[in-house]
Amino acid sequence: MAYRPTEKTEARKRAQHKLLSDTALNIVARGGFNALTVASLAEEAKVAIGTIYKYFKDKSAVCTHVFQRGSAREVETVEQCAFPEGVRPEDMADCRTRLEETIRVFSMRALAGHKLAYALIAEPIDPMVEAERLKYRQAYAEIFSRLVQEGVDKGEFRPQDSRVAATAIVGALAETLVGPLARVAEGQEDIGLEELVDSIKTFCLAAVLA
Amino acid sequence: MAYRPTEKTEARKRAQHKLLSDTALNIVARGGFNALTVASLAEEAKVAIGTIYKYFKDKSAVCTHVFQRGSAREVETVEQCAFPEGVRPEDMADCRTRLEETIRVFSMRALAGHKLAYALIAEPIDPMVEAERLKYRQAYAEIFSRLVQEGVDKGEFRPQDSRVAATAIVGALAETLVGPLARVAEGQEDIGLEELVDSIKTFCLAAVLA
DNA sequence: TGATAAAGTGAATATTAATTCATATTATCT
DNA sequence: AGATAATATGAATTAATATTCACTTTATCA
Repeated sequence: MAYRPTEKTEARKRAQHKLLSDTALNIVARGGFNALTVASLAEEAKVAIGTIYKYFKDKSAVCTHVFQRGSAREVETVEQCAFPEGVRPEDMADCRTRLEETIRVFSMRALAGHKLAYALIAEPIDPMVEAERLKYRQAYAEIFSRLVQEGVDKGEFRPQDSRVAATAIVGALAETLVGPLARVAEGQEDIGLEELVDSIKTFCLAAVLA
Repeated sequence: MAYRPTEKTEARKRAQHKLLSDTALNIVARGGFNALTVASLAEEAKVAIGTIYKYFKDKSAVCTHVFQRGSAREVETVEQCAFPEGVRPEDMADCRTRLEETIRVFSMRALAGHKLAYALIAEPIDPMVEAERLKYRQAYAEIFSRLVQEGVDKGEFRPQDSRVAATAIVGALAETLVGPLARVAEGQEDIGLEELVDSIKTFCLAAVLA
């Protein structure tokens, strides 16, 4: 043999993958998943169409990757908010406070993220990627579920099925945000976002409190 | 001139339109909007592809029509439940009771409607039709909003933005039902539907109550 | 430098589904 | 029956993308 992959080639491979990943994320953030075509990605990344297929099995894989990458940071941030790490147990706020804060952060980030958040939460995409969205929403539900359960155990919240409550919270958040998100995504700045988030917060709080 | 539309031809026209409408609704109820193509509709209705275009402007129009027809009865039923007609004011149940009942009926019908309900509430479809779903959900939100507002005015519910609460309720319902709906739609009968609906009901009630 | 393997290319092809349109059929009226 | 108009037909066309693949370029190593 007379060819072996080396550190340099591996580095380039990683760089190319990152280039495609970044570009794809940009395209989605700018125009939603509709704007992400193999051709548009190739053009914007300045590579040939065929190159895409050296790095991703097919179009679906690109979408899935973008979805995961786009949502990972969101989920992480929200989780950190619900269950702050590096805080001594005695300094940990009560569940009610953390739930409020988590809802606020979720909403505000969604509203600030414009098109990307809309794409992740609500934009219609093809069924193969839809499975990813389900996971995305479930990841959130999982976080809320743990928080609600902790609240129930500590007597802060009424006894309830924390899975259902968590799913309902995610649904309530998504549904109330979709309208405003669509408007914000289209550039018509909207006032009253603070009030909106307050209303949602109050609604969810009341739903789970004792 | 030597041709004039007559009652007979008009009747046939209506019959044909109904045939296409029924067939399209059947296809969606059976396989979701994905299964509804111009070709599949033509085949199942036993007409030529071109015929579809004599009755509908384009594919979108077919989808929109199916969506409206499919949802009309649902919305009507739910509305009747929230605001029963032909009941003397003094016999009208309180808002809390009506809200509970409305949520129960909404959920149960969705769960019983299998694939159609899933298609209307959650199945990803193309953007043109998506606008219709937004209207569909808003129709529900409108009903809940009126009911919540009435409850607030009567002091049964806490003071709140009834639009936000209503939207949140619709979101909570849709989100909690999608999972079970998908499972029911695939034939894996699910137990615990009653409990699920009870949990959702309790959640929403707690959220709006004083 | 020549052999080997991987990465890159993009025109050609495949896919999927909507839409059109020249033609045929059917209904109506005198 | 003949004239007229609406309705029906479905093969052919269009459209929008995804996917392939024969070929070129680049990198590695003996």
